[in-house]
Amino acid sequence: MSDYHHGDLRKALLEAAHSVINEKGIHGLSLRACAAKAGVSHAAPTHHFRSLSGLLTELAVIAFTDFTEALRQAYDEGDATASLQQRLQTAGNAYVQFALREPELFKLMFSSPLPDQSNEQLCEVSGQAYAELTRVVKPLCDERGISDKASIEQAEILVWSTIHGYAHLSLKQMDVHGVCDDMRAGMPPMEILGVLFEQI
Amino acid sequence: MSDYHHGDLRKALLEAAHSVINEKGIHGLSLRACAAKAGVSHAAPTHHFRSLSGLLTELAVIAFTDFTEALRQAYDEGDATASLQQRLQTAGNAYVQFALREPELFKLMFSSPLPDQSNEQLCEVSGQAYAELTRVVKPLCDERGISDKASIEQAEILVWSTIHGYAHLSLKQMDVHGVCDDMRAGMPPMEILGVLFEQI
DNA sequence: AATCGAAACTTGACAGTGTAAAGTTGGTAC
DNA sequence: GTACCAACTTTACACTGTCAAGTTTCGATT
Repeated sequence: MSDYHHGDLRKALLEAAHSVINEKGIHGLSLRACAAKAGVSHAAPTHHFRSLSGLLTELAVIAFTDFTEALRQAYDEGDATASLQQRLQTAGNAYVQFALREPELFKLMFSSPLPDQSNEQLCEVSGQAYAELTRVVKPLCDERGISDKASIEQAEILVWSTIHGYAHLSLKQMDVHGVCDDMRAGMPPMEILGVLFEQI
Repeated sequence: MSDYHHGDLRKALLEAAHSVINEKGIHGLSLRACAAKAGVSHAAPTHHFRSLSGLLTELAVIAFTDFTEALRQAYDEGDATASLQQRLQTAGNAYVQFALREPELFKLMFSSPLPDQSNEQLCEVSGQAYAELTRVVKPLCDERGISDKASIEQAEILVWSTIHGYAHLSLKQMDVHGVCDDMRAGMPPMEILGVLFEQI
């Protein structure tokens, strides 16, 4: 059997990368380790992705896509009759739970210098993730008669800051003390998120 | 003149590291580059810090110390007659401004895998930074009659999440679009922070 | 004051890394 | 069937962290 023409090496390498960062963290990843895991020569990845940064950029794109889908699903398949506050809380929970379920991907997406932040595709999908969050904010603004663009944007930023900050904090807690069920259960900021709007 | 016994190589290396990460980012740092910048041989840093992680752990400790001091100063030297909401806002601004003034140190402190998170000294100083933030939250809780420990902790987490999330978002905005005066001026979440307490 | 030991730093070495260039293979379109 | 081209390998180089062993210098002890 030929050693050339792997089949779908691109996909295999991305999966290998995902697997490696889950085991050793983003910093423990190397192109050569991915290549070895996929059973190809050490320079094969360079042909598909231009560099390590290229590989991780593409992995981040996939991660953002999954992330956006998780947020979308939580919103669309959630109880549509629930209050807007509760729906916001549900979205926030989905956000944090993704971070806890895929900690390394989450770090890759939001706090790794390796992906190319100016990559067009990456900007696109990270924008979509943000847009998904704002889907929940918009009706809340409507409900409260907030209609000018600047105020809506402030509300979006406020919500994103709180949710993301909490996800980050939960992740750090998990890194230090292992799995952290306390926070998974508690989620205080999520409960308060809806209330937040009462005063904007 | 002797090439041995530099004087205070430890300090010189830490300053070199700080300077290098400001120029090339944390990922662009290497022990050997620090050594070269300090004018010593490539293996000299290993003698003072056990590893790259050791150096960056110590730099993170210094950064957290400065950070805590900046928060403390904003609180203690701020207008003591201002409302508690305003004082909270001031603290939040100090938090974000540190992130914008020292972006690489901030990333080192909060989103780099390189420092040793289990290092005793690092845990100590990062705890102190958190404690500095809670100094502002406590009186707000008192004012609102929140006295049980769990509720106070929830308030702390909420405040930290919002402020830190906003700092993170500002930093990303700056990385992508250069210096971002909009956010430096706007700070919407800071204005809302005090108001938040009205509904806890 | 001479000496001895330890601390500070250098030199040398090794395995591992990203990545560029050139060579090899195998499918595919004509 | 042949020519081409994409997929992959091989080779090579500069760079990295880190260990081990050597050299220098300071400071304390006698």
